[in-house]
Amino acid sequence: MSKCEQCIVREFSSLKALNKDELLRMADCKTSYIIKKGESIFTEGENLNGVYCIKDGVCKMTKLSANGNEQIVKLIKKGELLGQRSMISEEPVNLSAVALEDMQVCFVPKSEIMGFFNTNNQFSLSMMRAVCGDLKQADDHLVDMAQKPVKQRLAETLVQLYKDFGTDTDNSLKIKLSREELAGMVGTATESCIRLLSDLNKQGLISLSGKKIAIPDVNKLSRFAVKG
Amino acid sequence: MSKCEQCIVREFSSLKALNKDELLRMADCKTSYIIKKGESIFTEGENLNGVYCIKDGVCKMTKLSANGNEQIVKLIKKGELLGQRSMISEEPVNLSAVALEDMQVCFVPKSEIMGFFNTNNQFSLSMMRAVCGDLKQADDHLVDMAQKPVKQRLAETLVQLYKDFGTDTDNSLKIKLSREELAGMVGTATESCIRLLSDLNKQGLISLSGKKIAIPDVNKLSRFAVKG
DNA sequence: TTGAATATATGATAAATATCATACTTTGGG
DNA sequence: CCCAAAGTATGATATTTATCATATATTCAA
Repeated sequence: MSKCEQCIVREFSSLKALNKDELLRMADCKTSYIIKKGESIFTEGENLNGVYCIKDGVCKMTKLSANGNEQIVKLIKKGELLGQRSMISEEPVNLSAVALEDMQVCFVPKSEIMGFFNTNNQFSLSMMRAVCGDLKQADDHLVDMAQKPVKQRLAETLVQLYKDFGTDTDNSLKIKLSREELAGMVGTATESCIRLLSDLNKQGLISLSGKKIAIPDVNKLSRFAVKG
Repeated sequence: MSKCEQCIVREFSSLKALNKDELLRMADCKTSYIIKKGESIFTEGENLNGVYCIKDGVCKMTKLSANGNEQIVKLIKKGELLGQRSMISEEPVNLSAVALEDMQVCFVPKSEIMGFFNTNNQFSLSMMRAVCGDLKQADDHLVDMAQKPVKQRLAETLVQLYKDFGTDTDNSLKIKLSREELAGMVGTATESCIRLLSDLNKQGLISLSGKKIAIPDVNKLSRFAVKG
């Protein structure tokens, strides 16, 4: 059983507010899992009773729409927590989580986390701030979805992927998504997504080679995302 | 200076978790305002330093998109709090609030609320739950925006207005929105909104008389909103 | 009360996006 | 290594949605 003290999740999540004692208690009751690429961590409607700490890898948070399309609401990467919303609300999760790469995660039961809420105000405030940050992001994202044409949403998504995940040595986006998944993030048909990628390529805003996507000038792409 | 103990906001918001002593302290430092229909409570980018309690009336929470369109993200009505997200995040508000009717609101400074966080765990948990509820709503809303065609989004919006605000004696939606505002909620052009209302009318899913909108069978309209 | 301003409605048309068809490319398992 | 399956690409077309034009209705202030 590894300790939680050095875990990367402490660097980036509310868990940074926990003290040594609390970390030891958490280490004691956590369960570690390996999730293979493509496997599901949990599914929309499921009851969770705890949170997942993402030690390594990336997953997509998705929701199936009535027409059978999978909308990717956001990506969660190492260092982040998963399932807080559901745990705090005491409701089933409203999104599914599926690994985009092999992942290492730890599950921490609700009882433990809720205990920290009562004894560590800094922790509960930090968690509250995290949820508030998610809410701001969601509202802003919603306005983009409602108001921006697909091509600008695609550009915006690419900029975000660049900022969140960076690039490989060959200058292409590090995060590997299929065209279908990218379309799922943008909220469009796969063919439309492919076509518009091709457009952006012709405009010189991105550069495609195979399924790799490189962004020669993020600021330029970002300006396009805002003003078209 | 009126007391907070009997205020309707206590019935519907996290403030229900405050005890008599805390309420007295709050009554002491709050400021009451009357906001006329059409007036702004705060504007995107502004710093708030507190929350507003909505004693009466309804306001729209909007965000201006890059193309100059006003997206209405949600409506807030009496009994609810306004500005929690911004206060907790210690960031400027990301949405503007504009009164749709004459309103009565109270402003409670941040220092007071944050103080309650430290002394009343039930209160902070309740506030956290409220934000989590908003987050779930926002994510679900986002998926609708990305995946549903305009006509279904319009139907969904009408169902929501029916459920949240009910009907007048003549069976029409109690909340009064212009076609332009309705279009702003749905995320479409005003003319498209008008046309699709007319369509829904012809299909018998709603009934229009002047600018009044009645819903003869909510379940039917709701089914249409889901499956088209 | 009246008329200008604003809101609502609808037609014509253009633009954006989805869908269907098909070809090409890459990938991974045998 | 090969080939079937999956993913990517692109054309043709249909559908959805926005835009522009104009007509009608409503509102509100002088």
